[in-house]
Amino acid sequence: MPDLEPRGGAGTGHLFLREEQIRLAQDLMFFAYRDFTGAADKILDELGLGRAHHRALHFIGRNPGMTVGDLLGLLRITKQSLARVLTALIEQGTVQQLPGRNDRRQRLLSLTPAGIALERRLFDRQRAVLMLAYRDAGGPAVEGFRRVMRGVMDADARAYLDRTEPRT
Amino acid sequence: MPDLEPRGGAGTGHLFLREEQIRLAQDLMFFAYRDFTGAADKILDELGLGRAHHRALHFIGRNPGMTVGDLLGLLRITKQSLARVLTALIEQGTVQQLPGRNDRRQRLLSLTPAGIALERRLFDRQRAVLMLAYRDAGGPAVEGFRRVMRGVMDADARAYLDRTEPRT
DNA sequence: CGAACAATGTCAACAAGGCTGTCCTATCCT
DNA sequence: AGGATAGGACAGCCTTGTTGACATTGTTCG
Repeated sequence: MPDLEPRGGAGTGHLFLREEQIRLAQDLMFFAYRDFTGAADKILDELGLGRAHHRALHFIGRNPGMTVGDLLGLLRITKQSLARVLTALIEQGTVQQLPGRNDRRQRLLSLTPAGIALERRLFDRQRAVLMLAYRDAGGPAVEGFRRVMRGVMDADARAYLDRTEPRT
Repeated sequence: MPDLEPRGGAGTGHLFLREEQIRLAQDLMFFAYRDFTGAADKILDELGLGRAHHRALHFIGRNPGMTVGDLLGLLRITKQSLARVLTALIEQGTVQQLPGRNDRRQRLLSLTPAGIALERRLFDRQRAVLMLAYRDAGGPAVEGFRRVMRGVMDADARAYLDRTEPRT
């Protein structure tokens, strides 16, 4: 165990507490992300899909009509990585592309009815996990959760949320 | 269920607000995890390591003397996946194995001084990100964050935290 | 109009990090 | 002695990320 120095003083005794807090946060991020994303795995496996497909379905469902470029920017992966995933989803009939009206080079992405249904099944699994956590933690905790997570994200991601979320 | 709608307008359905909250949480998980783990990438890249190595360093650093089996159980990956990572770290001189005292079949894992130094560099990057988020969100928010994240994790992970964390 | 640029797609090849399954050794325990 | 356990090792596979080069179509601007 490393040094523990609870010297009181202006503002702390908190050097140790802070470090421990951060290390705890590392653990929390790892486990919570693992189990949250894992909640949908069973359904994905049955369909031969992976988490990459789920992420695409999620963002397309949330931003119908978005361009491929927008999606690339959100996921921060390369065109080729996305192409594989997108091709699979389109062939499977869960995602569709429509030419842009203003700019016909664009292929605007949206979920088909089948895609909406699938995304909802996946969503429901994650919702079940989160509802329990929210219920146990309580409303104020949820707001705190939201604030901290927002703060961890980079500025672009925060801007995206501000653009997308209906008033938070 | 507790009141999850901080600003429910008259006539807005709870159903919608709840759903929106969950979808927001999906976004938060994705972006926050991406940027939190990404904070250490630059250092890892320079050393030819990946996030898998970072995770191993983190858990070994936090639980010196742990067995290989313990680590496998925490990471929930297979022996072979871990072996690749562990071999690299041992060859690199950041992790060492010592035979168990009671059970000499075990190889107890710990960080070498070089490993401690490396882990600290990685930790500092993530700390920088998190400190800003904590500062902006405030103390009560941090507590809420902790509670929600704990609730999302599965029971085993919570039990691990209870065993490991000093007191929260 | 034509050139430059932009949005997207595609091909080939590669790497990281998961996975499976099998087999081996050393050690422990009954 | 014999079975169970901790760990290592080999072989091979899959997903999902990467790079780089190039093609197609559509837009924009001089």
